[in-house]
Amino acid sequence: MPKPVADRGKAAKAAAPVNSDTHGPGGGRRHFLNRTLLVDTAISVIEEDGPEALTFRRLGAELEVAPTAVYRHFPDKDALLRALGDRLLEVALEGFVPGEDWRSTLHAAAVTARRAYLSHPRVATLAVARATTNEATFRFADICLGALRSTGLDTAVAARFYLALVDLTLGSAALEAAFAGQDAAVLAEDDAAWSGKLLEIAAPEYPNLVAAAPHLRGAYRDDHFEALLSLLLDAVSVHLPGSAEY
Amino acid sequence: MPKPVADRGKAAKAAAPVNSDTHGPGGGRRHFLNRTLLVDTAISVIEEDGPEALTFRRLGAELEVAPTAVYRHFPDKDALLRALGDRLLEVALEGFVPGEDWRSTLHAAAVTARRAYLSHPRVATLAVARATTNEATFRFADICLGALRSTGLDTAVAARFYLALVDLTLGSAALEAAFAGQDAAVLAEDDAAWSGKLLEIAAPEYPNLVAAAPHLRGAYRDDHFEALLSLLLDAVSVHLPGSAEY
DNA sequence: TTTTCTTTGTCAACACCGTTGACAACGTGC
DNA sequence: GCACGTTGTCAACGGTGTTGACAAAGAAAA
Repeated sequence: MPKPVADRGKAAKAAAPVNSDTHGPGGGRRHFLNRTLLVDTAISVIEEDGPEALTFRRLGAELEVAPTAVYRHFPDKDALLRALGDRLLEVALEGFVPGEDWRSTLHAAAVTARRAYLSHPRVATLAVARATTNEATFRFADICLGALRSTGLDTAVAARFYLALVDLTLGSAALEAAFAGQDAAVLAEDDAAWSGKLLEIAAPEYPNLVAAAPHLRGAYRDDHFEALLSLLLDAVSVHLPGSAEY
Repeated sequence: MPKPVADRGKAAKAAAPVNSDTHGPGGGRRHFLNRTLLVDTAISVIEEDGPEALTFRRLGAELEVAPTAVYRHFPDKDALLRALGDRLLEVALEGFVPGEDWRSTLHAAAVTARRAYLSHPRVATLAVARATTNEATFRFADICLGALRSTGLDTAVAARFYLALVDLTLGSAALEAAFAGQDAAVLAEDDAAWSGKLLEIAAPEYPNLVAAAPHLRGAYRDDHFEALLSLLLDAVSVHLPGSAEY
């Protein structure tokens, strides 16, 4: 389970000013905070109480630290948010090893990235909205491009397929995360609205929707992501130097 | 050009209290605001100055109205945001007519939806993060599902393909919108970072990335969306009742 | 050791945000 | 004429990101 760290000072007493006595005399008050600790704490806050709960004051309370201490490690909140997205990919790629052939490598990379985002849907929703220029993204790109080029594929074509793969993977993950990241109450209400009988009454002018409604709600999203991914990988096969062009 | 309306009171004097004299004696002060006017103004604000510029105070100033007047039409800001996303699809589908066969209909629907989101990238970035249960979504779904079912395809299979189509279209649009919605300054900086020579120095451990970098930046995203879409539509063809299964 | 400097956390304050509740003006129906 | 609901106004509240001056802990230099 990905449950990040962030254990120190879990139950902070609201925003009570830090009593200098409570922090051990020889204790490591100095150099206590760092980027990863802040990021992991932020992630756990979002996952617990939603994106709107992530504030500097909350973050400070969680770590028993003055809210503004965060500014020593991130210039502003946007930078913190971007770091969250980066971290998601980072932990996902931590134990990643390429497969034996290009196809299994690409498949594993896509599935890994997808899982990374879906494991923290509410963080992902925030993160996808910002472009990333970070180490993890570079590594991910290099792995995928390497697999594609190892087939003898022209670099330009490989680049095109890589972009398609990213679109497919991150795009569908973003959509699904947005959906999964909602409050349970909203989710249940939504489910009721789409569940057939109700829809039939509410929107009789959409017969096809009404007919297909039951199939839309119970669908296993993972399955049809796999299907789309296979489609793309098949398309790569066809373009391989060895095979007929079309 | 999609430039929405919102012309009344363009140059608002900061947040100066509304002088009751400035509003024509017989003028239509009452019943002046309405949902669509607010939504269109909100969209133009976001497109001009970014999502963070959309505040009730700004919205009020733009329309020469007290900020809290908005609350007479939307219960809270989240509702306003959701309305923005709905409106995007709504205007896109306004003039939409299905094509002659199922394939051209699906193609047109996907391209139309994509264009709708990309025409207002910064709004789309906000909107995709909220689930939509609105009229426009229903209509879009019904059109696509109708086209799929008209081929004789089983309803369950049609539903699967529809979900795949949505994933592909909205997902890639969301990603691209997130990218396009950034400040020009950030965009230029990003471009520099990925432009090959710089990358080569910064990240020598990623040879495949360095080799492919030039092809990644200049890529026409529309083109490879079309390619992905064709892939999906081809897959639909294969599953048609008339053709051999595999 | 003493002195100086940089780093890192603290604190009070700022402007702005979404939101609320009481109030006023208008148009409608009795 | 008069009550009434609708719609816009205004002042105020608590919470937010952010700033700048300050203090303490170590590192570096004397």
